[in-house]
Order: sequence, then C-alpha cells, then structure tokens
Amino acid sequence: MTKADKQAKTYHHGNLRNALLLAGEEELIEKGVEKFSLRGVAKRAAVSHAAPSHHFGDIDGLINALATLSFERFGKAMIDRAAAENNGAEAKLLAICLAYIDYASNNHAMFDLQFSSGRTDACHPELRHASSASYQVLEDRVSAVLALTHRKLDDEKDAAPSVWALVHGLAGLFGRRTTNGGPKGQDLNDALERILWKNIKAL
Amino acid sequence: MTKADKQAKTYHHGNLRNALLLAGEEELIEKGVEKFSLRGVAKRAAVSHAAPSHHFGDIDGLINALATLSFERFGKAMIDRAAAENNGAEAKLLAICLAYIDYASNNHAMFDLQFSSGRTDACHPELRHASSASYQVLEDRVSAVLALTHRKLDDEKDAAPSVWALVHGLAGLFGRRTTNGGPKGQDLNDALERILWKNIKAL
DNA sequence: GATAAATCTTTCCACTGTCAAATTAAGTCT
DNA sequence: AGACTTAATTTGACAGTGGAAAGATTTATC
Repeated sequence: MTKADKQAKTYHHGNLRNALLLAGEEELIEKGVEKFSLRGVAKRAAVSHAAPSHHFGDIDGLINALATLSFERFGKAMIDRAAAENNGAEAKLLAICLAYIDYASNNHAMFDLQFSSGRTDACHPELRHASSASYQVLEDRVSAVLALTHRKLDDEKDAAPSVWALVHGLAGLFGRRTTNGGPKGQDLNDALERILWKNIKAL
Repeated sequence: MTKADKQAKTYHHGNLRNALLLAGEEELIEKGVEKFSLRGVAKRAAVSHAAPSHHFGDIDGLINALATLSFERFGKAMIDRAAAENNGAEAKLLAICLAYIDYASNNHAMFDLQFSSGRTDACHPELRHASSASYQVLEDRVSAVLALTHRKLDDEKDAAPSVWALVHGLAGLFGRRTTNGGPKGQDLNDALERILWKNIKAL
C-alpha cells in the first residue's frame, strides 16, 4: 500500500495538497471562479471543510496556488509548441502565440484565474515567479526574431510588449464564448493566424 | 422639497435605482469585485439589504447594470476624444485607442467588471447592447482609416479585431498596477503611443 | 376615498470563510 | 520499544453573505 493509495482511508491523507489542487481545478471548471468555494473543494477531496487551511492558509492561498499551477502549465505549453516547430525564429514565435491562445481557449477557467482581476495576489512570490517565467518564454522568442536584423532602439524595446498585448488581447477577446462582433469558428483560427503572422513579419 | 432631496427621509426613496448604482460603484472601487457585497451597497445607500432586489432582481442584476453603465461611459469617452481630435482619420483612431487605455487606467474597478471579472452575464440584453455599441465606436474609426486606401479583403476583415485586440491587450496588461516586465511610468505612455501609431500606420 | 400596485423593511434560512480547540497519526529521541 | 513532540485533520462555533417570504408603508388609479 503506497502513500498515494491510502488517500481516502487514513486520517492523514498523505497527498492532500495535490488532491486539493486537482479538486480545486474541478471546482473551478464546473462552478466557475464566482461560485468557487473552499468547502466545495474540500468536499470534492472528501475531507473536512477546514482541512485546506493547513496547506494553503486561506482560500486566497488555494486560489494563488491554482493560478501558479496554471502559469506553469501555460509556460510549458508554449515551450513545447515552440520546440516542435523548426522553420525558423518567426515560425517559432508564431507557434508560441498560437499556443498562448489555445491554452486560453482550452483552459478557460484556469486562464481566467491567472489574468482576470481580483482573486489572484500579484505579490504572491511563487505566482510572481511562474508568471514572469511564462512571460519570459514569449519575450525570448521575440528577441530571437529581432536578432535576425538590425532595427531602431525604440522598436526593439516595444516589440515584446506589443506582441504580448496583441496575443493577450486576441486570447481574451476571441479565446472564449463568442463575444459581440468579430469572426467565428474556423474563420477565427485563420484570422488569428493571419493577424499574428502579419504582426510578426512587421516586427 | 424636490424628489431628490427626500432621499434619506421618506419610506419610499424616490431615486433608489440610481442611488444603488452610485453606491455600487463606490463599493466596487473601495472593496473590489471580490469583496463586493449587496448588503454593503445597501448600507451605503442607507437602505435595507433587501431593497436592491426590487430594482435589480439579484446581485447579478446589479452587477450587470453596473457593467452596462460603465460600457456606456466607456463608449462616450472614446467618442468624445475622437471628436476633439481633428487631424485626420488615423489621428482620430489613435485618440480612440488612447481613450480606451485611459479609461481602463482611470476606472480600473469598472473596467475590470466589464471585461475580466467573470461576474457579468454575456446574455444580459442591455449589457450586450452597450457592449457592442462601444465596440462599434472603435470599428467605425478603423473603417474610416481603411477607407483612405484600397487593400486586400483579408486585411480589411482583420483590421478591426486586430486593433481591438492590441488595444485591449495593452489596456489589460499595462493599464493597471505594474505587472511583471514591460515599461513603466512616462516611458509607458510614450511606448503605448508608439506601438499604437505604428500599428495604425501599418493597417 | 377605496382599492390596487409599487416600494421598502423585517425576519428567516442555507451557505460561506475563518478561527480555536480537540483528535489522530507520524516522527524522533533515548 | 516507549514517551514526547510535531504535523495533519476534524469538529464546532462565529459573523457575514445572498435570497425568499411576508409584512409595512407609500404612491397610483379609478
């Protein structure tokens, strides 16, 4: 009987922290950020309502841990996608951007948690670290593109934030349930790729 | 004694709907979306905690009404700024974009409520209307720029979403308390203007 | 003026997050 | 192996929340 197998049986869970993160993600997906409740998460993990406090402090601790987890997956998704693309720096950057938007589409609840206001704490150290690490992934790829040719200093400075903003805006506006205006369906994917490619070429 | 003066005295408030919207905005600014409470709003308006229900149904009704209000102000801010700018279509579009970002910076709580809180209901009719109206303001100005010259059909289709995404991304990422990476302070304003202008010129 | 309708209050309920104290398991030292 | 300490979890209580129901008060309508 391994530690992980004991889970629901013994008084000491043995792996409660991870179990709570998993349960928390479920809760987030099913109920949404708004209806997210600590007690609900605890119930999912088949544990008393006060158990999470020992691992995460308060509900914000759990929220921040979930956001951190998502940032890590998010960064990894971009890295993996770039690694699989071998047609040069620009294509790699495009891959990163598409991975960014895909992650937003396929992990709506967690992605919202990361960026949508309020519930995450910008000062939380691990969250900060995971957050800036994922930004760094994109920035590095932009730098790789910039390295191909010389350009004005201002343009160099602006490049990464500009791409970041564009991608983030695209993800936020089109990577979820249809908002007003704008393209839809397969047209949407084509449009996203065109827009991104055009902007990358214009760097 | 006018209707407005009676406010705190008579049993019937006379203008409670507006008073609750005002109180709701205060609550939102001071406490944030997360700690926003119906009872808190009611207390601010010096009224019982159940009074709002008659005007807004439940708390989501109030939230959606606040978001609607903010969308209306938001659209107006862009219209006014464009009207004050008379150096051609491109300058007008830049003005719109800057108004967009300024609104996000100066009305952080309400702006967040509109776009990234998860608390608004995309199906709410008045909210939908106010939302698409404000998008239309930007789209119209993009069309005006496009009208200056001929270009490929795809580019025409992509132009408005592209600008929208860029501006929205910039507003979301830089229009609030400093996030990781990216420029700051006055440099930030300069950078924003450069990025926007470059993208408008490249339309 | 009487009756209906709208507006607001009071009271109650189920639920939430957090805290303090009690309970149980796991380590640690001798 | 046994006693002691520390970590993990439960239990029970608390103040606060949103919403529903029913009562109180004002305004509108005829």
